[in-house]
Amino acid sequence: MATSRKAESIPGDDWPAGAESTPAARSEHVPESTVRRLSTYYRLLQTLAAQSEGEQVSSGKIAALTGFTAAQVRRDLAYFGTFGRRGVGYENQELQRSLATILGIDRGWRIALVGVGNLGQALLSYRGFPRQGFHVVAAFDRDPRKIGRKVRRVLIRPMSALPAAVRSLNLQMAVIAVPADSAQEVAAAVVAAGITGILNFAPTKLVVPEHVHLQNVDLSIEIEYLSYLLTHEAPADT
Amino acid sequence: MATSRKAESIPGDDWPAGAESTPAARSEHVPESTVRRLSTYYRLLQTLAAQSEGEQVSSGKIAALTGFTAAQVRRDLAYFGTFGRRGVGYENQELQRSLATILGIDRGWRIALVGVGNLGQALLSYRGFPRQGFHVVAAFDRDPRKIGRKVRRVLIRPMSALPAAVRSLNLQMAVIAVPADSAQEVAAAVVAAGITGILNFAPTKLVVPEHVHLQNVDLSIEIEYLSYLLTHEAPADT
DNA sequence: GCTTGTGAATATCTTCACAGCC
DNA sequence: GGCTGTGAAGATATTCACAAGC
Repeated sequence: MATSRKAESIPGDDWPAGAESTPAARSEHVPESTVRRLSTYYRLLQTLAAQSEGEQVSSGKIAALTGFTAAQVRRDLAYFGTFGRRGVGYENQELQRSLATILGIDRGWRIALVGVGNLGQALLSYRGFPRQGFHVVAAFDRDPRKIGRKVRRVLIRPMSALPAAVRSLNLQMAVIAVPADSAQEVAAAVVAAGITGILNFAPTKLVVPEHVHLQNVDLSIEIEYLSYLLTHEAPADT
Repeated sequence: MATSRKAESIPGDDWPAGAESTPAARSEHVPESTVRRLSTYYRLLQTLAAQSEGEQVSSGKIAALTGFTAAQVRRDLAYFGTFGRRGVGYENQELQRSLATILGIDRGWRIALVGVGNLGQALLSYRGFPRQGFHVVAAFDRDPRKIGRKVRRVLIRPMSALPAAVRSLNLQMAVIAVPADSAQEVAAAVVAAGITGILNFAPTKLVVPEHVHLQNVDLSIEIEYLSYLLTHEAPADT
């Protein structure tokens, strides 16, 4: 079921000998929740650096400020290598660089937005994306009235322009923000154009080939989970 | 950390005798992932019903259409009771009602939106919310130029109007869509006004009292996870 | 014959606790 | 003395596999 994987660990082949200082690899499977926490650590380090507090940080400090535990912080990092000095902690800039490499945000990603409705426009304007190296450089919509307009300096193109744009603009990811009924069709087009990473905001299950990475953000699920918490877990807890 | 809970299961006290047909309770702890999948099942049932296919559904069918497994579907439901008939399956409308009760969306939730920027406006217009019973009935912003305007029939009010509005409009949840720097302050105001459920879109860790339920949607984390997948898990897999 | 509901087995993730190093 | 990195233990979640029931 989609999440087949096989770990495939030939004993003793887990890690190229001597490569222990290269962050961002290590073949063992890394839990999704670990990767998401790494994003949180990364942003915290950015914030601390901006306040020029915390040139030196400890797992305990990261834990206190993010709401996780110190053991968890260390375990999460351990999947990728060894980044700190015992008795001392981690050097902020250095750990930031390592995390950026691990997360793959040490380059800049070039992104296509498909669907320039309310949500699409908000995503085009979202400051958090460029701040972390995600650049929406092209937008697509099927509404002829929107074609040719610009939103936030980004030209809105017809869907037919997608394949050529993927090549000429070197687009690497797509953000899908169209209604649920057209999302599968859009996904197919995006995949056909050669894109292998999709962030989908449409509330529907998309079917994509195995080699395409798909991440869903479903606002209804989020708010329904909150509804569940309020309904059950009485008045307490996260 | 924050997720302290203690299960507190007095043996033999797990479930009030004879209440086995009441959906939506059962005291055992339910995994977050289970609840999120229930939302997905629920929406699938709605879709099938609208197509007037699937008056009768099986765990296998739900699994095939959502991408989970049949065993998982049955296990997820089992946390809350017993909803199907052996050899037959589940009756769509009946299961839908049960899921709605479990998720707490069989009522209508009245919601405050705080922060009417790009994202806030998109959320005000998001069709998926009212479709599932989530009604944004009041909006708040600190920008005086926005006060008094209406977006999608919803009046934008000053932050100072929040406490009174919570009472007079019976607001039960807040959606926070303000910049990271003001999010904590807004959260405090929202909590002070008596709201106990928060859906937070600001990319920062909010500290709230134990009795307040907080759910975060962090777009940067989502796209960074996609970046991670593209960078590592080579060309394959979910 | 087909599908649910569920103990038991497995796999996965988190926490503990401490040796190793600064 | 303090903090990391990590085996081992513990807790949680998923999957298997089958008895029970239509």
